[in-house]
Amino acid sequence: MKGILSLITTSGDEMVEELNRMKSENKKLSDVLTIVTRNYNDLMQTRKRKAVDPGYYNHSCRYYSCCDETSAGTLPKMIKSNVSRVYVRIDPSDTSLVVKDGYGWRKYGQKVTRDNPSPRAYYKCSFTPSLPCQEKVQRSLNDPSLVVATYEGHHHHHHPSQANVSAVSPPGGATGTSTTAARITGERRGSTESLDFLDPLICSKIQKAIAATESSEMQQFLVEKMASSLTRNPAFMAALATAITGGILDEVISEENKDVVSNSRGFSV
DNA sequence: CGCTTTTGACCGGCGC
DNA sequence: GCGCCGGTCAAAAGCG
Repeated sequence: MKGILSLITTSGDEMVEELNRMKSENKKLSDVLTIVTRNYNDLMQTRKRKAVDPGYYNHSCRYYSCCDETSAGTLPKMIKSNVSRVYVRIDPSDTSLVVKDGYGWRKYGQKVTRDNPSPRAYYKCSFTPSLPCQEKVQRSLNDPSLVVATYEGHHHHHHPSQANVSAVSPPGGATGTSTTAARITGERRGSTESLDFLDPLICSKIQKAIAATESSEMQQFLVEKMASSLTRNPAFMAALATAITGGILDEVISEENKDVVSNSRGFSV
């Protein structure tokens, strides 16, 4: 279904349109997610250049257990293994592109990228400039009140991997200063594991499992796994946010899956 | 004075 | 080979 691809790759409006169509066709949530997952993998196969952006893979050892050697070996060589993404709510009128996470960052560049009218700022660690740790900050395409901070390197990875921690503690035990930071990753409380949808084997197993069961518990489990992995894609997250804001999913997602919805909505805290 | 920010130039990867 | 694009460099300016 080509249209589903637009849920991931294009604007929120298109996603709303597509979801409306699927809703009118009385498609089940499992069907929707199966299709989205399949096309998400197709997307990753075809968008070679975009895939160079670590964010599209977002292999975060800090938040997700997906950095094993096996999967890393199948990915393009430029993919960095330690990448995490943090979404921070800011004042929409604030154009500083600064994420107050308690660390010292030195800005070394700013660039306007093609996919987003707002500039992207590049930071290196000001304490240990020689270490390969860096931060990229860019305003969210769909939500001007959100900025996306992408961390690369090993700087922060000793921090505990706790879900829904809004502020991180800097090295040396100083207190983090970000009181507005809001984690919007797809984690569920108490669970940091997720499946790698880039792995065809895992994807295949999930789809078979969906086909094999209509159990609400199983569906909830699978849906959570999908949400966790899919929400690592910023384009998908942006489109999903738009759709959810419009209430499209309310009638699609059953009562048992409210956890997933709240996860997806959690980023707007 | 030292550090940070700004910003245009430059570089390298990738697609055509 | 060429052009596009994201990422980085580095000189100048800003700031405490």
